[in-house]
Amino acid sequence: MTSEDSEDALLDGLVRSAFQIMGVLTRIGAEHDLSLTQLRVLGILRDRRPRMSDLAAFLGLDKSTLSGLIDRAERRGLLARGANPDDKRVVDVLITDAGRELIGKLHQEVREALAPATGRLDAQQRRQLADLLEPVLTPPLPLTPRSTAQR
Amino acid sequence: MTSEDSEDALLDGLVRSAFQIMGVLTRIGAEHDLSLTQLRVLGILRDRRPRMSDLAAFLGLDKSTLSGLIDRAERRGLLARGANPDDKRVVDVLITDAGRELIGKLHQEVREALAPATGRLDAQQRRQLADLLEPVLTPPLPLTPRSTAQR
DNA sequence: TATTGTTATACTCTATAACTATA
DNA sequence: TATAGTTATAGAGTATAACAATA
Repeated sequence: MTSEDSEDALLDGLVRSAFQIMGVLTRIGAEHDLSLTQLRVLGILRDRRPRMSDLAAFLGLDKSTLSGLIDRAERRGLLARGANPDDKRVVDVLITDAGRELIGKLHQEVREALAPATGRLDAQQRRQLADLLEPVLTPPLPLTPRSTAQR
Repeated sequence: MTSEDSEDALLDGLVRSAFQIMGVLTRIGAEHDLSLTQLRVLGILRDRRPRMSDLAAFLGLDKSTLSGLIDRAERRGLLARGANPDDKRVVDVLITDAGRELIGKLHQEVREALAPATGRLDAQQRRQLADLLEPVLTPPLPLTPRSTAQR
């Protein structure tokens, strides 16, 4: 059945590309002593200030795991814990200037590392690929969920 | 510049889809006490019998890391170490029947878990997406490199 | 001497369980 | 009571360095 074939071919391509992308992110992160998860957290924090529990849920991690992760990154000055004015139990996570600078640099390195691969498509094909990917993607963590205030 | 824009949009989509796919693989692996890397190894071993060093290099892992990984999977009976007739230093890695059965089941689970996402495209779009992905992908480990004998 | 793989060691990532503080 | 987060603990994943066997 051609519908199943297309499903399998796509699955294979998505999985292979995922491992390829993860390999690049892991390597570049490691060159700066950042785990894949820490790299991801910094990327998320660029335009968000989530609470610990929301961030843990989005990452699919236990809250205790996130505590340690945030500890280590905070010790390095890449991010900080902040009080939440509405609920004293809550801890917000925010990026520091140093963290922002680092993730900006790494983003550029990732772009350069993947340029040979993405460059095998022309601009129109890249746009088409991005467009086809869009419906497949899970929505990201909402931007600055604090300002949407609904808790 | 529109060429840079398409590059950035594609990068974002690829990275997001990578995390999404990895999340699914990690979750389904964990439900069967398999790490992401072990899942990947079983997938690779389905139609290959690589030596330790080639497998480590392909995975981007140190050989010592792979030793431990293979140890744990071997203890569970999912794969085995085999002698290499051409070079007594070399250890080949091969999947067992139990490992093959397990990875087959997980493959099916992954397919089902991602069906809602990939199903948001019709068959033609899925084929198109897979085709556009192809040039971006790194070549996989060669099939049964032992039979291609060139060492 | 160089290569292949294993072992010893150490640190990070991860989850579970028990705990504290706040709601 | 329930929720948010931390800490203690333990296992897996990872790399580095030292090692044994083979080439």
